[in-house]
Amino acid sequence: MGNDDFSEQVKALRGELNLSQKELAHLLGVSFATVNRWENGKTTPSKLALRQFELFCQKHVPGGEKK
Amino acid sequence: MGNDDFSEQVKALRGELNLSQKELAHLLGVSFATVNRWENGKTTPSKLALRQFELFCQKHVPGGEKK
DNA sequence: TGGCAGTTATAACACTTGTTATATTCACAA
DNA sequence: TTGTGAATATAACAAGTGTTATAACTGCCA
Repeated sequence: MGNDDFSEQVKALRGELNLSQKELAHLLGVSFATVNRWENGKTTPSKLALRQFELFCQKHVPGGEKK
Repeated sequence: MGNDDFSEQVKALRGELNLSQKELAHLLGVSFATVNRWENGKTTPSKLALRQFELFCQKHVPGGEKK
C-alpha cells in the first residue's frame, strides 16, 4: 500500500538479474545516481520512471509482474 | 544543429497523429505541462523522456524513425 | 602489507517534471 | 450577441533527475 518498498523492488530486481546500480541505470535509461537514490529511499520515481521500471520488469524478470 | 527542433518533432508527431497535448502526454506517460513546455521550448526532455519519445515514434508513426 | 579497481553512499547544483492555477484563444451552440 | 467548453500558453512551487565529485567499503593480486 503506502510504498517505500519501491526501494525493495529495485534491490530485488537488481539482485535477480545480478546487475550493478550502474548497469541497471543504463538499462532503464536513467542515471546511476537515480537508481542509487531509489534504493536508499532518497527519492521516489517520477511518473515516467515508474512506468519504465514496470515495463522493464515485465520484460526481464522471470515472474514478470509484481504482486 | 544545436536543437530546439525537438520542439518541432513533438509538434509534428502530434500533428500526424492528430492528438491534443493532453492526449499525447497521457500516451507518453508524462504530464500535459511537460508536452506543452517541450513544444514551446521552455525545457528539453530528460534522458528518460527522450528515450520514451523516440520509442513512441518508432511504434506509432508511419515512417517510424527520424532521419 | 599496500595498492588498485569496482561498487556503493552521499552531497551540491542546475535543470526537468508534476501539480495546480490562471488566462487566452477558438469553435460552436443557445 | 453571449456563453460555454476544449485546447493552449504561462507561472510558481515542490520534488525528481543528471552530472560531477568525493568517500567508504569491498575483494583481489603483486
